[in-house]
Amino acid sequence: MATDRDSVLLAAVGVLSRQPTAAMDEIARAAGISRATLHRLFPGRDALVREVAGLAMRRMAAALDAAAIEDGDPVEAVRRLADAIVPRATEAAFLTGESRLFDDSELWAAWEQIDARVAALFLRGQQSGAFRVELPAAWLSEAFLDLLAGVGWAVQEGRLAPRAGTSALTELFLGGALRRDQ
Amino acid sequence: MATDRDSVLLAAVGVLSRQPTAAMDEIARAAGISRATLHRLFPGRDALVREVAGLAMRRMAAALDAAAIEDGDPVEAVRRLADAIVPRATEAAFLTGESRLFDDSELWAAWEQIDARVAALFLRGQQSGAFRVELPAAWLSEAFLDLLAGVGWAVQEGRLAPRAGTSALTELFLGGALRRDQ
DNA sequence: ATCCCATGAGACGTCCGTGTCGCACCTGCG
DNA sequence: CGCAGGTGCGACACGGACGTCTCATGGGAT
Repeated sequence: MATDRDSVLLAAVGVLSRQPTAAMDEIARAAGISRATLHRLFPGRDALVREVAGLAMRRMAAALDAAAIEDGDPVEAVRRLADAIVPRATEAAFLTGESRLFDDSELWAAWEQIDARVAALFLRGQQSGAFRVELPAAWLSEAFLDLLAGVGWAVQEGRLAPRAGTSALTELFLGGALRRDQ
Repeated sequence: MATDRDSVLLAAVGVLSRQPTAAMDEIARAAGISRATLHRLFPGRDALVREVAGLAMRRMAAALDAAAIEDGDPVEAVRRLADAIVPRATEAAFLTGESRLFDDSELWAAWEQIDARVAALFLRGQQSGAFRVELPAAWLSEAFLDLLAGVGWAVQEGRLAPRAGTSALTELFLGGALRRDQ
């Protein structure tokens, strides 16, 4: 069943987000299967990594959908987005570390679409007056996704409690490091 | 003279920050020397990468020194830090992408010291009431360095103008995405 | 002009990861 | 009980990158 492939892909995300150069051997062990079976499921390493990337993109896009980032108050939309996407921080860390994947035009387009949707949210917020206009929406989007990847790394290395990820991302990104009431 | 080694190391930072798996061949070409000379200068790939990391750490630490982050008003210290360290964003991007280097205890300690100094700055700012206390100083430090790496990537890919890096980092990190005056 | 020496070019062996195959096992089913 | 399908294990060949070596070249110093 397809669950097999997906569970292998999820295990691979975990390994590859930490070690982008991990060998098929390590990925197979992390997935609890043998190297032979891994090759039976996927034609080769490239195909595996590209499928991992595809799944990661779909899961991130699904988080954008679930958060309905195109609707309602932009600030609330960002909060919903953070809630929905922090559980996908590992995927973001993987994609950030596997930047050479973006030679593939299909994957590049998928990433571009995610980035564009997030940027559109920030642009909408700038037009509504909620977000600062000094910072380009494209940079806000990139910074948000970079911080998301940072959350993924920090959680994996145990430097950040998983439950703390959402507030760490939301509070820093929206409010910054400065106290506002002084 | 030592300048040779350093100029090669700087060229290597540029390549490896984009392509952490770049071959000796590509690094040599980027440095304008042959693969043979590259091997004459450095015992091997591991040694080269570790020296690149060492130089990157020293340059980042020098930026902390130059900004005198241990002195004066914490907010001003962060602004000085951003000014001084954005020119080292490529190094930060390299170190972020080469996380497996941190198995080496010496490099790990050097990174830990940089991280600790930045975290101490934020802790100092929290104690003085300038920075928000809801966000752990360790996370502020990590997020700051993640955003710095993000600036490095964005500049290299041409998505962010080099001169815009400092304000992009400072404004987002200190003030967040929200407008403060409404 | 001569010598020295660093460099570039190319060839070579080695290692590691990949991809494929054959075989044994085991589990579920008829 | 026998069988079929899936899985693990080990062996193999292949390829690419690494590391080393030799040799020719060219620029600089004496």
